[in-house]
Amino acid sequence: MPELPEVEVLVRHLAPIVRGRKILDVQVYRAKTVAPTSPSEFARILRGTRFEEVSRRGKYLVFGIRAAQRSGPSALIGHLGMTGRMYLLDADVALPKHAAVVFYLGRENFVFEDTRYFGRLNFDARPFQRLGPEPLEVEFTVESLGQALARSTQPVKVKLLDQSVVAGIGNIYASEVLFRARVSPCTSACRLKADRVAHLRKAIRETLAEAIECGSTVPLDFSGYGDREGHFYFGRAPRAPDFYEKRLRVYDRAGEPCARCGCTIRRIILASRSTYYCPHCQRT
DNA sequence: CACCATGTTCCTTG
DNA sequence: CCAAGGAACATGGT
Repeated sequence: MPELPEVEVLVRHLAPIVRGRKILDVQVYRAKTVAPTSPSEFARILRGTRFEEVSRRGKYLVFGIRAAQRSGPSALIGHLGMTGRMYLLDADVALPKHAAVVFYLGRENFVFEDTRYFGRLNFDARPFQRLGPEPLEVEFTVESLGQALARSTQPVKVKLLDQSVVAGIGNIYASEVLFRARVSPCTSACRLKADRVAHLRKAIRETLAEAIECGSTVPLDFSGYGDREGHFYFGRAPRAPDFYEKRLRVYDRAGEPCARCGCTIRRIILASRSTYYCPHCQRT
């Protein structure tokens, strides 16, 4: 569940149901998930604390925690990797096969499930140092984006995936943003002129805001025990409402007609990641 | 068996 | 020091 819109929707979902809850016990099933803290230390630090506010930075989740008294970390930091999920589960329901960390809250468990174990849940805030601006905040200006892009000859799509340029865009929304901006994913970052950078910034903000809006207006099943229709980030589901179908315009649509011009959507590889675009609408 | 998958970090090379 | 490219991490779907 990895890009900024999905994380934002998850944060909004979790905040009201987790805030104020006391962690009675902690079980770490994957030591690597909580590294560099050891599982025993991780549990010792969190046992007896309460969750406070939940927020987000880029694709990272930030859980404020209030210890009983002693000093210690004030926040638990989570990253979903490629397949991470977080949700409350009734205590009498069996844990999923790939539960990485489970917090016992009483009648419910707070579960971090992660099939591929690329995700993290620890106290390590160092990754924040390398993050660029939040795309939906005022700090994300045409100037900051232009300066970041001007230093590279790489394809602009590759730079959108660089979290130090702007935080939160992943492989799906990189293609979606460029389609909206009508910019070719292959365009060298430093060759984009000021007006195109401004257009790109606008497309980034609109694409992400729209995705958050979409995820916020749909009943979601974060536990993943329902079918794919409950997970808006999968983009397309057979019997989903129309806006599910229309949400992703080019991602995973190779061979399909472009919604704007009818030209066939292409798939290419950039920096060893699949990239989708309309060769007619995105010529430069 | 082959290839693909929402991400980040580390290592090498220039 | 930096930029760029690729492997590694790990599991499952097709």
